[in-house]
This record gives sequence, C-alpha cells and structure tokens, in this order.
Amino acid sequence: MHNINFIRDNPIIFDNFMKQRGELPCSKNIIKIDEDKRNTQTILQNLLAERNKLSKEIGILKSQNKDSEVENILKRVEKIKEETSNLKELEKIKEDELHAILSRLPNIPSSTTPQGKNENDNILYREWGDKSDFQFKPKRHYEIGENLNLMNFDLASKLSGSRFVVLKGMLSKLERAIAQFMLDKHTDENGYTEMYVPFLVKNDSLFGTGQLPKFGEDLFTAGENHWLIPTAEVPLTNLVRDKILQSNNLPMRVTSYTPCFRSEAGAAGQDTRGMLRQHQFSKVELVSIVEPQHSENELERMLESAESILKDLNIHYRVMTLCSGDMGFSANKTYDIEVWLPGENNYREISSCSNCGEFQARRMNAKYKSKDKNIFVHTLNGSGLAVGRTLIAILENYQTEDGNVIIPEVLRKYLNNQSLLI
RNA sequence: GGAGAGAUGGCUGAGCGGUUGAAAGCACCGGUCUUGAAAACCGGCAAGGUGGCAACACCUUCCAGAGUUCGAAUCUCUGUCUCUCCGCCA
Repeated sequence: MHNINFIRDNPIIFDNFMKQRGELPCSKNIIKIDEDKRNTQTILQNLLAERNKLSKEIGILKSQNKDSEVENILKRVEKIKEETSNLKELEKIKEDELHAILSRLPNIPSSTTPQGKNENDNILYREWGDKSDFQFKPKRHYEIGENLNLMNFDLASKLSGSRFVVLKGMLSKLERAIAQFMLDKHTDENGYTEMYVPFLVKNDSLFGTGQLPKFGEDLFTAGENHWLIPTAEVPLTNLVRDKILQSNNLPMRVTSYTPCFRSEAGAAGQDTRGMLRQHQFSKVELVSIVEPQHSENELERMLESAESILKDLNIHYRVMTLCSGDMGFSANKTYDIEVWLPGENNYREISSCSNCGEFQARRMNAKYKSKDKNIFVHTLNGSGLAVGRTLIAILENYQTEDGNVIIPEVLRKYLNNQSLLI
C-alpha cells in the first residue's frame, strides 16, 4: 500500500515508478479522488463540530432545567444531521474508491533494482560452485524417480488430478530429511525462530501480504472464509499485523515448514511434466521484521541464509537480481536463487528473497515504537528453500549412472547414515 | 454441539447516557539526584485524519457492522473472536 502523501508530493516520480513496474500512469486520478475526499471531509467535519458543540450546550441547559431554549437548538441540530448524512456517504464513496486503486498498485522498486520488462532483463548477481560433471547423459528428476518406483504421477492424478505427486519410501523420507535439515540450519545457525502456523488464513491476512485483492485467482479456497496458504510468508508476516512492536523485539526472524497451495492459473501447459510446478509443495520459509534502516542489509543476510543450504548440499547455483518488471507485487527488491538442474540442462528458481520495505506493513498496520514516534516496520521474506525443488536438484545433481542417487553428506544423519538412496 | 462470561491505550485494568480520549498501575521517554548504575522524586506519553507556514483548532476511533438518542466506551440488534463449565474427540 502506498503513502498517499508521497503520491501527492511526487506525482510524476510516482507515475515513473509505476511505469517501471508495467502500470499505467494514475497519479492524476488518485490525486483528484483524494482532493474530493478531503474537501468533503472538511465540510463534514465543520458540521460535526457544530453539532458536538450544540449537544454539549443541550446537556448544560437540561441540567439547568431551561427546556424552552433547548427547543431552538434541536431544530438546528436536526438540519445538520440531514446535511451530514449525505456528506458521510460521499466521503465513504471517495475513501473506498481511493482504497480500491491504491490496494492494487505494486510496490515501488528500490533504487538498486535494475529496470527492465521481464525475466530477460534480470541481472546475474553471483554464482557459486560448478556444474556437476557427468560421464553419462544425466536424466531428469522424474525419470530417476519413476525408474526407482518411488515417484508416481498416475496415482496422484487418480487421487487429485494433475499437478500432484505421490512419493514413496526413501524418496518420501528424503523430502522429510531435507526439510528437517533446512529448519535445523536456520534455527541453530542462522538465528531464526521456528514457528508452527495455520495453513488456512482469512482475507485480511492475504490482503496484508498483498495476494488479495488482485491475485485471488492464484489461490485455493477452503470453505466460506478461508484460503489455503500459497506460502508461509502469509501467516508468518501477518504475525505482526495490527501491532505496535517494541524496538527491542526487532529484528524478528521467524521460519516455518509448511505445505503451499497454488492454483497455477496462469501456468496452463507450463512445466506439466514432473514435480517442478505443483498445486501442492512444501517449503521452509524465512521472514524478517526489521527497522527501516536495516532492511537492505537484512535482505543480504536472508539471501545468505538461503544460500547456505545449497552450499551445504554442494549444489551449483546462481543468484539473479530481478528487474523491476519481473518482481512480485509487494517487493521493492528481489533476489532469486536459481539452482542448476543437469537433467534439464537449465537453471531453475529454488528461492526468492524479497524486501517489501514498508509496503506490507502499511497494508497490515504493523509498526514499532521508536523514541517518541510509531513507525512502520519493514518486512522481508524468502524461501529457505522450496523443499520439492530441492529434492529435484538433489536427484538430478547426485544421480549415478546406474540410476541410483547419492545422498548428500549433510542429510545422511537424518537417514540412518545411508549414503545411497537405495 | 449445549450453557454462561467477556472484548477498553504497548501491557494490566477502572468506567455502564453529557465536562471521559478515557482513572490507576506497569512499560517507555525526558529531567533531578549519583563517580556510574539502580532506587527515589518531578514531568511527558493512544492512534488515524482534516484545516493551518506555524502555534494550534477540529473530526473520527474504547472488537467489527448496523441501530436508538440532541448526545454512546456506556443502551439495542447482528457478526467475529476469547475464556469457563458440560458433551464429543485426534
């Protein structure tokens, strides 16, 4: 959500920012509605002030038993009531109009976010490790999984339709081991506190993080008033909704392992094979709530926390800085970690770390006490990492010629010290 | 699912038709004292908005939404959530 004062004071700059994000100029319209709203408010408030004053007089007169004087005042008050009820309606209309526009505009890109239209304009930030060297043609993850009889898409589609998977035996265990390794790393070494959170949330929470009102199509609903979370970012970030935090509680770093549900409405026909893009997947999420002056550093710290997982797994990856046109709605800056998949011969997103600045905090009304003022916090979120895609990366990078998979060192303690998948 | 109680500022908690935006305490901030800290004492301290260069004035908000009234934290209705007891249950 944007600060209306900023738009009022910098309409051209604002329109320019929105253009970078693929939006049409709209400041003129916003300012017009805002002016109408304020003009209405000024008139309304003067009338209300008069009414309040007269009501107080009535109180005093009644206590003095001067009923005859009360009569006259009542006439005037009645007239005011008529006028105010219309003005109140108009004010509400203008407020709703303004809110409807502002709540659908994406965040302003940070000054360090490269300008660009789409993923082709993203910029390489850094790389780590090397592409694994195979003496044979590496298979894709679903070939490995299906050949081992541990990954089954037909069964899943019988149960639930397309874009689901059933994992069996060691592959199912491997998924659990990956998640536990990530959680242990983030809680023991990276300073995050583990949380167990609801997987169903209500509208307000999704509005707070920015999925609603614009992107309801990408979500699954559950019953009348609930939605399935598309990411743990939603419950974790909303922990501070409608709060005024004490500054000694910041930074607040939390992590959670949850399933994520996405309708993938805009992805028809994309990545239909394998378990790369599913309606359901699990993810270990990182969320930081920080004071504004620390959010830029916090993004680097969060990125490093996410990277530490792939480093420990010893899998090659690169980090991309997303351009203004490719960033998510709430972000002012985003790094994507793209992991190397030798079977696919391609890099694939395995984590996305974003600084949302005060954008979500404004939507959520999340502040902290600083000296004498209450200031909006900054919120950040990142995957640390997507568990399903990490499983894919391990299968493809650690596969052997005979179709088995070597278990990465750091995961063995979670798997009875086994060194091979089967 | 049945019966009852409740929701007030960062927190605890008074108030139950008019001068209450709200007592008191804690927390926090400023000061006095102290070599420093603590304690003690003094002072400050809800949020959002409108108008104004400003000082400041005004409006709205005591879970949410409707209503009664000249006037609502206080009365009525609806919803949401919390707690207690009973039932059921992983």
